[in-house]
Amino acid sequence: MARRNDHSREQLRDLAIRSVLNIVDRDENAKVTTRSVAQGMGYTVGTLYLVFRNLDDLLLQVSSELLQRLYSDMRFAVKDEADPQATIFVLAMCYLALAEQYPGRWRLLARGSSTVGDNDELDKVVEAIFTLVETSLARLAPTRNSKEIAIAARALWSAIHGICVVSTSSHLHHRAYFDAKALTRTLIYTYLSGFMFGNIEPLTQPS
Amino acid sequence: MARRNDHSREQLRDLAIRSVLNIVDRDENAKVTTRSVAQGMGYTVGTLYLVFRNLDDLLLQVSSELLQRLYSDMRFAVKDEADPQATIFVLAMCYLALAEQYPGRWRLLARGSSTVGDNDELDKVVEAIFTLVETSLARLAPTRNSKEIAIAARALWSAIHGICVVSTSSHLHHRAYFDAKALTRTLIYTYLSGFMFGNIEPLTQPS
DNA sequence: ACCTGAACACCGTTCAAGT
DNA sequence: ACCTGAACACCGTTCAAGT
Repeated sequence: MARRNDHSREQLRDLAIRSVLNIVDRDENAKVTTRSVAQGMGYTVGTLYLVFRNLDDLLLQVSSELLQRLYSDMRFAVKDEADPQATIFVLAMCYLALAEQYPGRWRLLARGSSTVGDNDELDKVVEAIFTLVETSLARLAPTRNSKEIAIAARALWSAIHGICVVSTSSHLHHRAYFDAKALTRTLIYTYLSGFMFGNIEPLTQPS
Repeated sequence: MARRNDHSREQLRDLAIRSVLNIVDRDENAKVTTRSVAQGMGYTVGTLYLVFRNLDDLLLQVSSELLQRLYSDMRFAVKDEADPQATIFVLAMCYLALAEQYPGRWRLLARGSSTVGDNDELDKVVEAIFTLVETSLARLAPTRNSKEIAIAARALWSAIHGICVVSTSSHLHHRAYFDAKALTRTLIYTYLSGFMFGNIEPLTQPS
């Protein structure tokens, strides 16, 4: 057999992405394999290479899709009348919820892609998420300039990401008050407290 | 041929670890393979399984070794008379230096081991590093209790780790003031400022 | 007892061959 | 034009066989 034409290229793309999500949802430690993805689609391996450059390209597009959904969740969760501090906390909780409820999907996101550069869809949504954080930070500390806001947003979000990484990965998962939510909570409020009232430079200059 | 007996089990372990470091130092993106490791040792694959349970076990032992060296560097870099803020900054810089100078080794560390639990050597040195941070935090904010100190140390270190992860991985590496050192700097001083003077709880309670 | 290297079951990727 | 499935070069792991 050959030539089925049951699905358009676009439909094949969706089938593949759905198949990947299925695999990691069923078992967060499962290895995503071209053969297993193809089987989940009802096609053979070769077909994947008609739609994607390679496996990394497929996984990158899955990541992009996941981040777009995360961005939607965030937009939905944010209340315009809420104070900026609470808003940033809510944004972080959206991220944590993804890591806790869909650990397999989160590992897909966290996995550093060996390929670099090409995927602008992904870059765009990452930028959009950062803009949400920056908007709240600017409202919180109106006297800070846009460069300080940009740095703070990246530092803070890297930090939240780091908490997810560490708490998801092996070490230090025992002990109630070391869970991701508590760490994120103290991180955000401590950091924001410093951001509002403190000076960004050290009180004592390190050598 | 068989039966060479040139090296003791301990020497084979060292040879294997050295071989792994050689591979990732030569090319940070190189895949560490049982065959390539064995070749670097001057042995064949089978020999690796006399010394290690499997590849993951070997890589875990390499991580443990790297963390022990990092701990030594940190102990050496810390000056007892320095103020706690500067000390924490120095500790973070030791970590950043590893990520920047030996990106391959750092990726080995950051790689979440699929196996869990067994390696206590590794757990012990991680704990020791945290103790260094906790000691400085306790000196910085003597009124905080040990639980608050423990949480702060984990939150802060996860954050620094997150900055390394993000800045090492693809996204957001262009733009001078987004580099890891600047982000770590602002993170630490902002966070510590909040830790000393702020309240750990939100100023406005989030719903 | 120590080490080899062939074997096994997998993997990503390609591509001639079928419809 | 679309899809297959066999082929290729790899991979981690095992183990009978050599010394």
